Amino acid sequence: MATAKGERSKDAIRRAATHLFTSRGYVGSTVRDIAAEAQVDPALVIRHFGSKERLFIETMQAEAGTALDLDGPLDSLAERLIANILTAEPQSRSTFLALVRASDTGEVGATMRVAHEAGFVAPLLQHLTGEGREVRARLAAAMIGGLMYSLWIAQDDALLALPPDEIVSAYAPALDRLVNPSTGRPSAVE
Amino acid sequence: MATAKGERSKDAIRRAATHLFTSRGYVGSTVRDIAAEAQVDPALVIRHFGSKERLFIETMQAEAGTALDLDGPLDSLAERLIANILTAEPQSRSTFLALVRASDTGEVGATMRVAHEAGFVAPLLQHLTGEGREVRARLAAAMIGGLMYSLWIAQDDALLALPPDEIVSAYAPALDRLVNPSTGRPSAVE
DNA sequence: GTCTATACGACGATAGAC
DNA sequence: GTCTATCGTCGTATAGAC
Repeated sequence: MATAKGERSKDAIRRAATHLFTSRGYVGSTVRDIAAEAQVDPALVIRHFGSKERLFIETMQAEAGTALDLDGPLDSLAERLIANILTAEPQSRSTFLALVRASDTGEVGATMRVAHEAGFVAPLLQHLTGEGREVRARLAAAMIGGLMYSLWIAQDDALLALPPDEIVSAYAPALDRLVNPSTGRPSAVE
Repeated sequence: MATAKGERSKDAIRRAATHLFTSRGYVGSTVRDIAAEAQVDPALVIRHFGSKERLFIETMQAEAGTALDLDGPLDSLAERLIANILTAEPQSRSTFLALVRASDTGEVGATMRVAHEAGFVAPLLQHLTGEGREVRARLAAAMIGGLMYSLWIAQDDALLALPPDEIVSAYAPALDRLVNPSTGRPSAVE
């Protein structure tokens, strides 16, 4: 284990960076704070990761790695998709927020775009069929993005106070028009 | 005109701040840059506006002041709402982006929440009727937010390359389920 | 090969002279 | 009302100790 010590420092930095970036955001977390929490010299952070931005991208990519699992009946896909957001882990929420807010910093925007494509658009594209499935998948991803925007960025208090079921039953019929456009009313989601 | 010179400086700072904040964002615009463009001393910027953050909030509030005008037949409200986003002024787009990205800085988040409520939720609440109109208005605002998110933040290239008409005709039926939930299919928007 | 010490330029903000 | 000087902190680079 020639690099055991170095790797241990790197891991400690990664852990501290993940914690601080998700809880205080990119601008709110300083290299010195991260180094202090990892019990390491501030210069080591730059030495190991090149820059604060690269450390941010590396840790956020690791956090945003898991794509949606949409397997199951197409009839209830809209409901499951919405429930996924409403019951999302605080960590996923914080990662999304940190990426969005830093998306005008260097290459962070490109990273976020890839995460959106791989995490939302691609899984939807894989399940949707029929006419205009590509546009419908991308607009369905937009609807999910809109839910995250309203709940997590705009923090619509009236929506946040609602039981998840009510949001699902109100939003799913609209989303279902993109997921199952050919199904006549009444459909499975209402 | 005792304060003529001071007001002229303040206006010049406001103009420069609006230009820089919308084109380079909050973190990307320095007090020194703003002062240089306004041809005043950097210390004057803080002296007149208290802090960079307060200058940001004041200028962004002025830019985000105009709410949506949704007057017209309810049948085509969804279409007009979407078209509003697709043909939005670059200035509106940049203001939205700057506010979202700085929404974890001090009181900016609260400012953005008020702008969302006044600019999107309130106009929708005013026009929607029927059962669950409050929740439906807020979720319709979420759908609009999702469109802005996908086009402007995630920058979905496939959507951006599409003619506006195609996005309207694909997204409007879904949005219409929140705006006109009781209308049977086929409706005016398809 | 790891790490520490130190330093540099730019940042937001302040105090006080004019 | 305006400017000069300066403060503490930021991200980052490098020289050199272990």
